[in-house]
Amino acid sequence: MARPELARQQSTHLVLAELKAACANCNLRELCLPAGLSEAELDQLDALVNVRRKIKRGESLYRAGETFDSIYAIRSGFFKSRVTYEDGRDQVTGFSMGGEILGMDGIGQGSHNCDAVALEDSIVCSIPYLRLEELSREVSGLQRHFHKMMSREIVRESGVMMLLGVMRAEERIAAFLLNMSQRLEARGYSALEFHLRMTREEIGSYLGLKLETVSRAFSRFHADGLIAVDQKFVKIVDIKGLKDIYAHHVS
Amino acid sequence: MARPELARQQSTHLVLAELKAACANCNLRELCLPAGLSEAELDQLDALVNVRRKIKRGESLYRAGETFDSIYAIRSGFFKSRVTYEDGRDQVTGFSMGGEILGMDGIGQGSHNCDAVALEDSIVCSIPYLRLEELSREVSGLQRHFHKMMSREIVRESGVMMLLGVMRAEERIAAFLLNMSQRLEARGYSALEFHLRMTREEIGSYLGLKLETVSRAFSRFHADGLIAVDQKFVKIVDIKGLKDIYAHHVS
DNA sequence: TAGGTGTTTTGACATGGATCAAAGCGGCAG
DNA sequence: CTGCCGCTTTGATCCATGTCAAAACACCTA
Repeated sequence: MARPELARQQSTHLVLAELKAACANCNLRELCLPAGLSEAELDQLDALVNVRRKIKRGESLYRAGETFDSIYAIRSGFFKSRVTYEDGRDQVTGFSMGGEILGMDGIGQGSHNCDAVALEDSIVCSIPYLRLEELSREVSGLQRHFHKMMSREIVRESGVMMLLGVMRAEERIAAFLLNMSQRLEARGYSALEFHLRMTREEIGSYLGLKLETVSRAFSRFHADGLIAVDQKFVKIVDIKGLKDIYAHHVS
Repeated sequence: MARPELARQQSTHLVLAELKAACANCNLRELCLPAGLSEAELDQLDALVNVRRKIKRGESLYRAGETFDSIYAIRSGFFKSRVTYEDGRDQVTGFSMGGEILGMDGIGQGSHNCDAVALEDSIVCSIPYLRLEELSREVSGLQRHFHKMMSREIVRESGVMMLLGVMRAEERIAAFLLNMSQRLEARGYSALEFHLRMTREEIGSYLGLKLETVSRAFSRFHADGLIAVDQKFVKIVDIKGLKDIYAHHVS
C-alpha cells in the first residue's frame, strides 16, 4: 500500500516548480487571499507566497493523511476535493477553481482530511501556514480576509448539506449548474457556456447521486429546452427555467 | 412577517444576563477556545469573554440574516443549527454542546447564515469578534486555536456530507449515535447512556431522513440488541455492533 | 384527573433514484 | 485506419426510503 503512494509523491515532486508568485500582478487578486489589501501589504504577502507549483491533470496536490504545512491558492486550473471513507467509498466534497483556497481542512488536525486532485493541468501558489499565521498577526487585513475565507468554506459546506439533505435530484443538478455558472462569471468567463472539467460520475459523487441520474437529468433539461449539452460542454439556454427548478420546490 | 421576529428578539434580550465568564475556572477550558493557553493568556482572554447569556429552550441565540458581531462558546446546554431555504424547507446542519463554538458562519459575510436554537436551557459566553481578532494578533496560541476550531468545523461538515452523500439510513443513524456518545464521553458523561435533546424529526433533518425512518431504525437496532431506547433516553448495549453497521458497508 | 398537544411508533403502499445491462460515442495508441 | 478504453446515454427493473394514516404515548395545563 505504501509503495504506490510514495511513487506518486515523487512524481509530484518532479513537476514542482519554483516561480515567483507575485500576488500584486495576479488577476485573481480580488477573489483570492489578498483581496482588499493595500499595496504595501501586498508586498508583504508576496514575500510569503513565493512558490508556485504545477500539478498535472490527475495528480494530487495533497492527499488525506499527509502532513499539513501549507495552504494553496489556485492560480489556474481546476480541482476536486475527495474524502475517502475507511471501506473505500468516497465522496467528492467540492470543486475548486482559480482564486479559491485549498487545504484549510488540514489546520485543525495537522494533516489533510481529503485529497485535492487536479482535473486539469493547474498551478497553485503555496502559502506556508506558519508564515501566514505570523504575517496575519501583523497585517490585520490579511487576518480578516483569511478568517472570511475559512468562514465562507463553512457556509459553502452547509449549502452542500442542504443540497444533499433536502433537494431532489434535478434540483441538485440545477443548483450545481447555476453555481458553476456564477463562479465562472466572477472569473470573467461566460456565465452561459462552459466546459465541465469533471465526469458525470464526479458530479454525481458531489451531489450524492449516481452517474446515470446525472446523465438523465442533463437529458431531461435538454429536452425541456433549459440547456444544451454536448459531452462536457454545457450551454445554459433558459437560466430562469433552471432557477425555477432549483428554487421551485415540490409542485 | 417582521413583527414576530422583533418580539422574539426582545424576549431574548430579557433573559440576557451579564455575568463574569472566567475561562480560567471553566471546566470546559480544555475543549473550548482557551485550550492550551498559559495562565497569563487565559487572563487576557477572560477580559474579552466578559458576558454570559442565558438562552431558554426553544429560543434562538441568533438567527439567519442577523448582523454578526460575536461568536459564542457554549458554557452549558445544547443547540441545533438550522438553515432555512427560500421555499421554507429547512435542514439541521449540526448539534452543539458544551465547549463548542457557535457563530463562525457569520464571519464571511457579516451576517449569520443559520439559526442557532437552544434545545434545552443553555448558557453561552459571548466573544466579540473584533476583540477576538485583536487579541489573537497578540496571543498566538489563541490565534492558532481559533484557526483550528474553524478548520475542524470544515472537517466536521465534510463528514456530514459523507453521511448524506454515501451512507444508507441505518449507517447514518449508527454514525449519529456513535458521534453523540463520543462527544458526551469527552465531556465526562457516560458514553453508553444518554438523553437525546432533539426530536426524531430533528435527527432526521440532520441526517437527510424522515422522522419515520429514524424511528424505524431505532426500533430495528433495539430488536437487534444494539441499543435500548425509551423515548429520548438511549442506552448503547452493543457498541461494537453499532460500529459494524456504520463501518461495514455494502454486504 | 382530564383534555389537549406534540412526539413516537407501526403498518400499508407509492415512488425516486439505484442497479443492471447494453449500446453509442470519442479520443488515443499502434 | 483500426481497435481499445473510458465516458455517456438510455431502457428495464428493483428496492430503500418517503408518504399517508392511525394509534399509542408523554407531558403540560387547567
